[in-house]
Amino acid sequence: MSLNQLRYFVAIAEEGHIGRASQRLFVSQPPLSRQIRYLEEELGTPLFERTPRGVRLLEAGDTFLIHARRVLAEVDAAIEAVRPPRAAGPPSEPD
Amino acid sequence: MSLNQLRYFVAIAEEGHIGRASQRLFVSQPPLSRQIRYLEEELGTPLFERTPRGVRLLEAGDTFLIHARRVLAEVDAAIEAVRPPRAAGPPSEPD
DNA sequence: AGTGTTTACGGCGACCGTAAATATG
DNA sequence: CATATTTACGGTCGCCGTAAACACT
Repeated sequence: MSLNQLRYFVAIAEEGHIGRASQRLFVSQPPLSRQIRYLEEELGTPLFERTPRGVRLLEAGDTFLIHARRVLAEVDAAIEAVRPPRAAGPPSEPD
Repeated sequence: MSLNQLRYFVAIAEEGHIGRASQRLFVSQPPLSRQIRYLEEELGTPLFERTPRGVRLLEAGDTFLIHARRVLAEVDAAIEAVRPPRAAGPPSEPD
């Protein structure tokens, strides 16, 4: 499992559409489809239901979505927590 | 940033020694040293202080350690949350 | 000189993108 | 037949391991 897989999963879950998610992520559909499949295999349970109109979250997917968001949020928090003052950040603290 | 980098970082932080961490992770020292360096570069701040006896957590490293552990714990929680009953798990729940 | 970390180099595996195939209405 | 996902194939990037070099006591 990788952080990218989690990001892919969240985007697809939010869009309900792999093609739409691929545009949002600036990636093509095949990698997304594949990574989601790998993720499902690794977790041992399907996350989406494939429909001819897109994809739809299953119960496991809905549960996993909550956790995936928390992981990504925590990663961002970790980065923020050690962000040096000299980094190119929002100019909210002039001194 | 990758989950492996976080795992490496936590192991090194806990051991205070790259060589020791490498044994614990079943990896050789160079990859660990490199990944930590990449991580530091990506974060824009050093995490460890290199000493002739090993490494030592800096303040940023100490802060990051807390978050890294939370990320990894949350990843594990995510996996557990969707773990199927039929998976090959520890035989602690006969039914 | 000994311990520990770092850099150099070669090899392997993973991921992405384009193109073709499959499935549903 | 149109839309959306999936599989096949080729190329590129990243990570790991061994070996050599560097730093400090």
